[in-house]
Amino acid sequence: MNERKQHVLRKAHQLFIEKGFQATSIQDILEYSGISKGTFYNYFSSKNELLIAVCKKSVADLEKMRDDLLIGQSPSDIEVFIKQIELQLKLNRKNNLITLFEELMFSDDKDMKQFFKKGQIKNIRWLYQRFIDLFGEEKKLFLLDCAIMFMGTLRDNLRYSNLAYQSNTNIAEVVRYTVNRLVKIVDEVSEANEQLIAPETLETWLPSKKPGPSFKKELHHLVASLKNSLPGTDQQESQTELLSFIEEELLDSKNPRRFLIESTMAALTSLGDPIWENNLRQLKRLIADYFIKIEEMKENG
Amino acid sequence: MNERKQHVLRKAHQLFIEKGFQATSIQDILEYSGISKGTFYNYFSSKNELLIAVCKKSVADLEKMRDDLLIGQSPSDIEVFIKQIELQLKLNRKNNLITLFEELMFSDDKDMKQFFKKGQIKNIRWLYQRFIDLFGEEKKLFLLDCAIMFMGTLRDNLRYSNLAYQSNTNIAEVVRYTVNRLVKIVDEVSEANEQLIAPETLETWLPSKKPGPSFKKELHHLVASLKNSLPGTDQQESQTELLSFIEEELLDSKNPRRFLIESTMAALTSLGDPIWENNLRQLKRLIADYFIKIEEMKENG
DNA sequence: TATAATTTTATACTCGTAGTCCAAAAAGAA
DNA sequence: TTCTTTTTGGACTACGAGTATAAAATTATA
Repeated sequence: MNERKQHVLRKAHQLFIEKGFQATSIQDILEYSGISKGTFYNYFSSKNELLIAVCKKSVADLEKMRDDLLIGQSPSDIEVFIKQIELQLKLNRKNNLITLFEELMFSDDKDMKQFFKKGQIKNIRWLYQRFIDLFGEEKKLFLLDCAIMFMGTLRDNLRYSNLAYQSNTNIAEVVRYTVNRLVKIVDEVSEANEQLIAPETLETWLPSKKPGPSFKKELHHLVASLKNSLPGTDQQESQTELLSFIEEELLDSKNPRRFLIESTMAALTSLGDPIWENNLRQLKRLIADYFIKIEEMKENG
Repeated sequence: MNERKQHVLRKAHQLFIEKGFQATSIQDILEYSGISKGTFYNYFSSKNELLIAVCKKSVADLEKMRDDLLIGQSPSDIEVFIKQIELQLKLNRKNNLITLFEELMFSDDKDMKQFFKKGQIKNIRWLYQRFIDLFGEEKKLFLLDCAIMFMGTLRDNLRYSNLAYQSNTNIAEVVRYTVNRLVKIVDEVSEANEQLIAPETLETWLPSKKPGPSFKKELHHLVASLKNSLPGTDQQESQTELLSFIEEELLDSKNPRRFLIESTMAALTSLGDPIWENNLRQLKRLIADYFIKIEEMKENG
């Protein structure tokens, strides 16, 4: 995204924070960011799209900062989790994200609603996965419910604390209180063995970026062919290992490390055998396709 | 409100349910309800005001039905509470109240926002008072927090159940699940002795409809005068009792029963004494004013 | 540097909707 | 009947989103 467009984005965001989305007219944005109408519609196809862009940017920043807090920390440390939540709330407040998001939710625009929904669900999924870190795989069955309830209570606790204490609301206190409830609820609900929504549902809400069965099949087939076409040389073992590693990294890792896979591919030597060469080319193409798809998904959803 | 105006209200509500508020134009409403523009603006000063009227009506109906469920039942019976919640959710769904309310929340219109806020808080207060019925005065300190959290979890549990199970969501199941969490949380939170927002805050959010100190003073003064001007007859005692009853009912009861007070007033006989008569007239006026004020408050807020 | 391609500007224009105004018609009441 | 109130319907205003476009400015290229 070019610098000028980003400048417009920032200026518009400022206006949205000050006046709200609806109350900000295109004209306001043009004047405030010093561009012409033509340019505006060159950058964004509509006012709604601009709002989505603003939200996307804020969310991306927020997710990055929040995930950075985990670096070098134990994922099961609840204090780290609390820090992450506090950060989110503070950024939300700063960027008026909540209000903007809510304007997304209740417009007639399909795209906006869609985007909002996806954002919510991504948030829930993040909570769910963090809860697995915090409370253990064995509680898994109940953790989607807990994520949903945590979200709801946190939002309302914060909202009404704001109402009660105005701008003096102590975010840390609200988070602490809500997290205290959470840990009890997690125990209680798994004790009672009650489930409302099965965690697998997440998959249907937000199809995973993991490759589908056809990808798995093709990958496995290619790797097997390559292994078979290896000559009985001393290279055989190392090449087999490399191939196995690539397959594993692609299938079993949550976020396959691209640089690793590509350097591993480079280590697969040329053998002169046409079958080997052909399979190798196909494997390369398959992997490239895979990463293209991943990138697309990241951008669109 | 005249019949024709109500007809417009109903028709508009139907359109709002079908297409949403924003997407329904004034023109749509005019055609669908068969009135002219002039008449419309004669009834409602704006589209927003119409929406508020629609919501007000729905909320009033809902509150009435919900409170009727308590008649002849024990307020501490949690099954009755569950029935009340289920009823609310079903009516919400039928009338698309949630969506309409949310359109209220995120408009630029001050009045709409105000109305929405008040509705939310009234709901929380109702929950809070029901929780006192259910869990006892001794838990009071924590019950506002619990009301807020209950609201949040219920809303989100329902929302995501709808997402997961489409239209097949079993409202009863969601309510049961959420109430089960509630009773545990109430115990847990009072055990831990943690409070986020003090229940007194409710008073500042939604000033009570109880009469102010000046009303109390005037009432007490009039009653005392009346008692004093009573002649020493055998009627004296019963008349004094009647007067005391009226004063108590007005001051100490949460919702003074109008019919009771009025029939009691009627039982206060005419004595011929001008001071007595004068005071009696003033008392009548005071009581009438009181009920007028109550009615006004019910309508406006 | 000259020329071609592109991006940007400024402005006029369309379109749709909320809300106002008002004179004439219709309906009700005296 | 006559006076009053309500209703009608259409013209009109205001405003904001989005389109169209020709001219100007900028950037790339030969």
